[in-house]
Amino acid sequence: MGRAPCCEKVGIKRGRWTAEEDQILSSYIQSNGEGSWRSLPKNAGLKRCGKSCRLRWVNYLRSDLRRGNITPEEEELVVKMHSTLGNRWSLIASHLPGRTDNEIKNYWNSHLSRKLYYIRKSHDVPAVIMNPPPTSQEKRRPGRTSRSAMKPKIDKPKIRKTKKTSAPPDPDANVAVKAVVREEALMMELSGAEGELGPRDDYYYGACHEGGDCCNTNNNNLMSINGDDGVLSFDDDIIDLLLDESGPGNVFTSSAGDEELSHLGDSTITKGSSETSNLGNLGCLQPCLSVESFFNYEHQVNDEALTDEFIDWEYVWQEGNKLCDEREGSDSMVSWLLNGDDETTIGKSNSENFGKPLDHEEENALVAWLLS
DNA sequence: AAGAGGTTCAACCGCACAGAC
DNA sequence: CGTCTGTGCGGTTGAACCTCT
Repeated sequence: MGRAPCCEKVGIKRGRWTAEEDQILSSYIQSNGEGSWRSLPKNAGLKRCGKSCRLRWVNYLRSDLRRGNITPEEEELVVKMHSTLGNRWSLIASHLPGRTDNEIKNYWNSHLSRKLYYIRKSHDVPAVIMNPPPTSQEKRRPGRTSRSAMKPKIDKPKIRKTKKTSAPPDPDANVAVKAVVREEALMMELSGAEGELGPRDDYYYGACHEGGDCCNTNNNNLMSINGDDGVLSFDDDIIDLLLDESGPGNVFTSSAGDEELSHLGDSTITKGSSETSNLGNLGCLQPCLSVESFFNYEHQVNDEALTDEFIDWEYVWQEGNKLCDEREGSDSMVSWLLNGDDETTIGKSNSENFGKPLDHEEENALVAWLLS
């Protein structure tokens, strides 16, 4: 038994809103306030579904909306927040004044995920985005993209996520999460998870460390820091990718600390040295250098595709260093973030919190931390 | 200039949650 | 406690628009 539809389908207008409808809706809400969406269309004299009215108001008609392009600062924040919150668009949007969840979601899907595709492509990682857009250098493939072609390629069962616990990202959806795997790698290391997980090879290199093909055979070996919600997930082919660049001994020196490190991709970061850096202990350093290596590679291989007019990857890298620096505080947000993980991945001392989604206060604290 | 192919974004859909009853 | 209703969220769709040949 499915639940009753939110409104009568017959006699309901769909599709684009007209200026007249907008005017009616705006006037009604201005005089009656928001809410009671179900009865609103009838009361306002609109032949629209209540949900449609709400959506139109929230995403378009509200006076506090900020129109125009996403700014680099906003994009940076989206990337940053997505790395820890996952596809929690409404939560992310709530911290971007004047932006809607729909807008952020669209922006992520149309802009940011593509950039990640290029990153993967530049490293010859098996593609996870179907029908990636061609680069300007590539010839277009013949054949118009049909609507049906835009439907999911895999007939996977639809797994609904529970509120505040996003489903484990499917290979496609997880692309977005991979964008910020560098921060996740840092957090993972900061959590001291290696000790609980056993040798790094077991969870970093995984089964597909050597061949690469096996990345395709098991897309389920994602590791989630935040329980089952798909947030802070690890995708092992990205992890492989990171670590392939940073094998044993592939340690950089950093005599000047963050300042030098900020020169991402230039020669101030020296690979191949066994010296430790002044950033902290090696446990902190290793994932950092993995991340760093990844980005060096990225910049070398595909500069034209990664000119990244918006994402400030250098900033992300710097943030990673900050996380390293913050390791000293064992009660830091980072360790707190990890409280919700699965028993197999995180220290037993936190086991009472395993799998627990963040509550509203925790989310706000996390956001505050991200914004700090 | 025309048309095919690609991209963007507004809108829709279905589900989950919370609260009322 | 179970059911119903209202609401919000995330995923998906498709028309409009843009770009390229």
